[in-house]
Amino acid sequence: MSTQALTEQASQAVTAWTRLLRGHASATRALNAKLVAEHGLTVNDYEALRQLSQAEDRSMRRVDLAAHLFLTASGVTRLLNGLEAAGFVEKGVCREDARVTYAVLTEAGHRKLAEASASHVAAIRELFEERFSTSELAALTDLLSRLPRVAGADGACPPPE
Amino acid sequence: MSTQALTEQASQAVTAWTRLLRGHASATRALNAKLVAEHGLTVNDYEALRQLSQAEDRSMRRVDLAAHLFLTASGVTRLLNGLEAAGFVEKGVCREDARVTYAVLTEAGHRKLAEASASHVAAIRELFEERFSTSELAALTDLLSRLPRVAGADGACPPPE
DNA sequence: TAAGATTGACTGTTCAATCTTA
DNA sequence: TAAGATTGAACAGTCAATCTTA
Repeated sequence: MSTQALTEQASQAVTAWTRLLRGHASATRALNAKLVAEHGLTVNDYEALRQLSQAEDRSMRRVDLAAHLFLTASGVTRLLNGLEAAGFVEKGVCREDARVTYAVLTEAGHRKLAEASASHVAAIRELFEERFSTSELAALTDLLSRLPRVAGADGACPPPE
Repeated sequence: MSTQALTEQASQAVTAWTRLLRGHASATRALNAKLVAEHGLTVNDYEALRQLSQAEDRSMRRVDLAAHLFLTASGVTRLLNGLEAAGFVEKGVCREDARVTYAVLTEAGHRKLAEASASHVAAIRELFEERFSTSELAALTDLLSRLPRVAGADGACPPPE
């Protein structure tokens, strides 16, 4: 590969990165504003509820939830503080390891997620389907999936609470 | 299109969106930590310097810089407060419209950007080229570029300062 | 020693209000 | 009236320190 090609490749990586920054910023700004206005949830609140709703027993170890959301341990404590105060999430204990605390989606949390999903999913679809065909969506998803993911399996532990 | 296909398309859009969230979070976390540790600049500091360095006269109206970075007016004031305190950016006045303030890259700011770019660009290349071929980088860039961009032309005004 | 969770102090950012100029 | 910039109050998240349990 020539020096010229190397330079092009370098600026290509930088261009991809800045597009990722801008694309994330614009999409997050738009989707978050609507979600907060209509349902009082931030995008991260919503993602936390969604992760929990898809997990077994609708619960996850707090440390695993942090990893999935790319938050620090303290970040997840503070995010969950808000969701617990609203009654959407509860704490659960782990009978095998007293260090572990679970985040458990409540019935109210599940209802809130369903309620918010109607308009939030519509907003996501509008934003993405307006710009991408079905095959392009698949390509975009595939490419983005190659960026670093959560490491390691989630800690197992018998049903909490 | 069948209901099933519609559902698939819907979840495809949602999947693309969550991958964008995760991909951004993981890449930003890694690149930001390194940039802060090595050069004392956040990713947004760096992007502000880079935008200014590429602008005509190495200067932009603050309001245009805000739009490019997807920050609010107050967000950009505070970001620039830090860069001004460090001597990397200066204020410039607009002789035709006294409401407008420019952000002007200083020589020190230009040197700082060049200095930080060496390792930062290398880190970006490492992260992206490890995962994507040249054509995949181009495809990713193209797809991300379709998400909402900055609106309107940047305000012109004779050279500031 | 280390893992998980929380807390206090701090940073970065937003929103609402204000000021100046157009 | 509106555009651009700044400021005070508030919020979301980080980091470093601490506590409990393994």
